[in-house]
Amino acid sequence: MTAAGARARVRAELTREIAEAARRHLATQGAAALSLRAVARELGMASSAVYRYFPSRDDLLTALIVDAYDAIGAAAEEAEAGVDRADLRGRWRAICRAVRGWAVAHPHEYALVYGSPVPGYAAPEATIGPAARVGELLCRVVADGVAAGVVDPAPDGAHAGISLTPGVAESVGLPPTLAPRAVAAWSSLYGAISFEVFGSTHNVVDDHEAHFDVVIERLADLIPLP
Amino acid sequence: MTAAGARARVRAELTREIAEAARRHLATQGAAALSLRAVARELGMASSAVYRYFPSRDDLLTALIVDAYDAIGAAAEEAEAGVDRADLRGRWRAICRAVRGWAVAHPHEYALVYGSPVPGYAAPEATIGPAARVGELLCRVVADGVAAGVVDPAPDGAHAGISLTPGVAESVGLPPTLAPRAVAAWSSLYGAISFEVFGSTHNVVDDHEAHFDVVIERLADLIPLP
DNA sequence: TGTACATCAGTGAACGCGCGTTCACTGATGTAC
DNA sequence: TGTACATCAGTGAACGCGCGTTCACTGATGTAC
Repeated sequence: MTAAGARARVRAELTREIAEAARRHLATQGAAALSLRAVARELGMASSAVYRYFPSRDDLLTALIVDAYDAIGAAAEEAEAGVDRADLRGRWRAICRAVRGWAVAHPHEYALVYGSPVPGYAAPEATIGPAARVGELLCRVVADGVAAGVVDPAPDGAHAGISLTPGVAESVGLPPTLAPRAVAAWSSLYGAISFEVFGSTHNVVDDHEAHFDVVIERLADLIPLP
Repeated sequence: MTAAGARARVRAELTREIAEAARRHLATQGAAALSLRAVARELGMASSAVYRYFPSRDDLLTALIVDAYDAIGAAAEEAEAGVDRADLRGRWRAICRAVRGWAVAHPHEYALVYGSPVPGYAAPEATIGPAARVGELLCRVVADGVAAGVVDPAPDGAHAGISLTPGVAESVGLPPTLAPRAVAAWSSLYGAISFEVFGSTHNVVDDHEAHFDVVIERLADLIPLP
C-alpha cells in the first residue's frame, strides 16, 4: 500500500513534470514546435519513455489545453471574487482584465486555445467544461443584475434566444431573451484580446491597456449593464 | 519584345497557378500542411522548380496572406457598395455579413490571417495595406454618419482617443473621440466570426447565422449607429 | 524474514516519413550580329 | 535568313533535419507466500 502509493505518487509527479516541460516549450516556441521528442530531450529522458505517461502527442496536447482553459478560468474567477457583489460593472471589468492579463502574459498558450484549431486534432469532451468557465462567469454577473432588478431581462423583446442551443440560456441562469447578448459580449471580449495578442491592431492601437478599457465599457453597455 | 513578353506572360501564369494550388492545399489541409513539396507534387513538377517562382516558403505564404486579405476586403467592399449610401446600418450589416460569409466559406484561409500567427513567420509590410481594408470600410460608414449629423462625434467626451496610434483616426476620417469605438466594433466582429469558425461556440450557438445577426445589431449600437 | 515471481519505468535502436533548400545538369527559348 | 551565344525553366539527386511511434530489452521496485 505504502509502496504502491509511493510509486503512484512518483508517477503523478513525473506526469506533471512532463506537462510543465511541454508548457515551457509551448510558451517559448509555440504550439507547432511542441513535440514529444523535444519535451523528452528537455527532461533528459528517452523519447520513448514519455509514452509511459502520455499515450500519444494528442493526449499531451489535450492536457495542455485543459490546463490553459483552467488557468484562464481560475484567473478570472479569482479576480471577480475580489469585487463587491453589488458592483456589477466592477465584477465585469475584473473578469475582462484578468483574461486579457493572462493572455498577454501567455500568448502561445492563449493561441493554443483561442487561435486556429490545431490541424488533425479534435478537442475531446474533457475540454468543454474548462472552456466554458469565463463565459459562465460573465453570465453570472448579468444574471445577478437581472435578479437585482437592474438589468432588463428582455431588451430585444420576446423573439430573441432562438439562436442558441436549447438549454444553454437556462444552464447559465439567463432568460433566453438576454443570453444571446451575453454570448455576443463574450465573443467580443476575445476578439479584442486576439487582435492584440495576434498583432492585428499592431499599427492601429498604441496603448493597448487603455484601449481595452474602452472595449470593456462598450461590452458592458452591450448588455446593458448599469 | 513579343517573345520576351510571351515568356513573361507564361511566367506570370505559372506563378498564379502555383499560388492557386497552394491555396487549394491550404483550403483542404490547413496552413500547417502547406509545403512547397506538396504544391509541386500537385502541379506535377519537381519541388526545386518552385524556387524559380517563389524564393522560399515564406514568400509563398506571404502571397497567400495578401490574397486572403484582399479577397475578404473585396467581398466586403462589393457587398457594401450595393447598399443605399444613406442606409448606414444597411451598409454596416452588408460588410459584417460579407466578412462572415467569406470566413465560413474559407475557414482555413481565414485562420491563416486571423488565427494564431504562423510560427517563424513575420508579416512583411506588403500585408498591412490589404489587412486594413475591412476596418477602413467600417470606419467610412461611421464617418459618413458623422458627416450627415446622425452619429455623435464625441460620445465618450473629449478625453478619448489617446489609446490609438497617432494619425490613425485622421487617416480613416474619424474624430479621435469616436475612432476607438470603431476599433472596438471591428475587433468584436472578428471575435464573433473566430468563435464560430474555430468552434468555440460549438456547444453554445445553434443557429450561427441568426446569432450573428444579433451581434451585428449590438455592434452597430456600440458606435452608436442610428 | 526470505525467496520466487510479477509489474513497471526507462533505454536505445530502428522504422518510415516529409520537410526546405542546394546544386550541377540538360534542353529549350530568346537575342545579337 | 542563319548562326553563335546567352538566358532561362525545369530536373533529379542529394544534404541534413526532426518528427511520432514501435519494439525487444534491462533493471529496479513491489507483491505473495
